[in-house]
Amino acid sequence: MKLAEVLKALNHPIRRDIVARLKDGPATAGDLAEAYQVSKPTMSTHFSALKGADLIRGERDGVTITYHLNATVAEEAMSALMDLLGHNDAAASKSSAASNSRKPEPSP
Amino acid sequence: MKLAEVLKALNHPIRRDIVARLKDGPATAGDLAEAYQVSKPTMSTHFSALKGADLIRGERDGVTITYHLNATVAEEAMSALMDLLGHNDAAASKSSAASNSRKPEPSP
DNA sequence: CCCTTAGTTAGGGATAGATCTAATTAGAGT
DNA sequence: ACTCTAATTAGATCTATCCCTAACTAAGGG
Repeated sequence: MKLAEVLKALNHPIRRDIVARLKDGPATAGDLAEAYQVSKPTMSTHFSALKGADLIRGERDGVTITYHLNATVAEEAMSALMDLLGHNDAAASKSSAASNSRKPEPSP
Repeated sequence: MKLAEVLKALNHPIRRDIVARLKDGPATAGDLAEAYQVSKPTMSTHFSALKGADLIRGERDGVTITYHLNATVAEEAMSALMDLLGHNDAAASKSSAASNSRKPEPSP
């Protein structure tokens, strides 16, 4: 899981809303597309961004594609964000927590 | 706390690293600026982005400014992200959790 | 007062992101 | 094969973000 990709993916209101919807269960690309006032190609790039972060996965069934949230990556993202934002009260960061040895990331 | 602002602020490696550093304790603007290969004005805009999200706060002491993480907003952001990304196993979302009644945010 | 140190503002150029229309692939029916 | 619907790719444009240099404000010394 790449935190940068996840944060980039979540950095758009439509994409956040897609994630929130998929949390309640899977949905087809078409159904999701109807919920927002943007063109279908635009929705396609939003799906790509979320797929790029591996936050969602799509399964083709005939002509329609059903997207569902990738719970594993969502969990990993939460852990990474906990690690980043502190949350240092009892029983906080889980297995992947001992990672932040304070070396600056390279700037893009 | 505005999730959009927080996510925008965290959507840059330098700003994430600043947050991670401040998690270990406060630091002056100058000390932080030395850690990255960017100009001081650039660092200033990064600080502004983090202040805009209220993730950090600066206190002027004479000529230097000491930044520290805003733990309250960090906590609120964690809650909001838990809410967004699921995390629906026992004892998950805290007080502010019952908020997501699935209405799409307006696109920008 | 002038100078030095710390940080911010202003303005500009480069890159990345969002969105559209038009054209294209993918799959199923008829 | 033709066609209809679902979704993606291509290309263009527009806006936002990043980063720089140069000029500015803020606060203390000599």
